[in-house]
Amino acid sequence: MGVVRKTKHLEQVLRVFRQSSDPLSVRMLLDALANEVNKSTVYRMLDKLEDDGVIHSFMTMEHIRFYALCKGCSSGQHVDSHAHFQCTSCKRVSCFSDEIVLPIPEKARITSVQVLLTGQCQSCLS
Amino acid sequence: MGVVRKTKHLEQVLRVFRQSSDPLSVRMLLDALANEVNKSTVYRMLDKLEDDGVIHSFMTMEHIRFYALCKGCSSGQHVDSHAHFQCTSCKRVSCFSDEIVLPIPEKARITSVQVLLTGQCQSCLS
DNA sequence: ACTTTGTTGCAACCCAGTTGCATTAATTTT
DNA sequence: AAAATTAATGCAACTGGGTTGCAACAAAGT
Repeated sequence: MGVVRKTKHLEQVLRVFRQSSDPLSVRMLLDALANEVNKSTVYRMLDKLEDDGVIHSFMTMEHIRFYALCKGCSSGQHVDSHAHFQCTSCKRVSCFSDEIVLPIPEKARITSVQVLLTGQCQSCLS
Repeated sequence: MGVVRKTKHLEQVLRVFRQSSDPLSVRMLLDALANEVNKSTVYRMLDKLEDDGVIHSFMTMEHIRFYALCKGCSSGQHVDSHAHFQCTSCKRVSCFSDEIVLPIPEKARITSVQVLLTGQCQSCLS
């Protein structure tokens, strides 16, 4: 159904995303909102925002879904296919800016592409 | 530490993998083993097999980890980076055979690459 | 056969995410 | 502007994938 009402909470959540350079988990969002918003509410908002192509999400290997603002996606088809990265040491999650171009197999109608790289980030290496 | 003993259960699990053309979840493994093996045991075996580079794993968008036999991986570094696919209709998970070559950013030491495509498979399309 | 030590089952637990329902609040209608 | 409509919210209980501590068991070495 998507987002249909401009609520105070929605504005707050979007502001948190805009102020963050990295993708966020629900835990991180709740913390940023100082637990003033119920977690069910947050999950439901995120679902709708993803339906609307405002944000996209992906799973890390640690079983946690992360969300980030989309650039150029629309409802139904997520075309914004950059890679995501998680550092195995500091656990931080980030987006790589470069667009990923993959040879998509003809065998299926692909509607989303997710690339997750894991390893050690620059600051954990040094 | 990795796998060090050849147990009956280990043989069974490996046989299930060899007989399956698709990646498997723990649920599917337990079903295939007719629940004769405890789920903790299965999780622990899978952890060790992954440590040893015998299998690799990845998360689907539905929050479930899938496991599949590796080809050419070794402990420590998973180089076997083909794409995985999940059909949004029938939920089936499969591997694409083509190797994925990605432009890996210099900014980090990447040790694993995961590509998850979602969409509709051929049989669900027709 | 005996000892050592990795493996297993069990039960309880953790935590991300979901759900039903009554309440609240954003929009629309009058 | 007040009333009516209906989406959004909070709460508490729940689901299910995955983990853990520990006692019992079994594979491998001597």
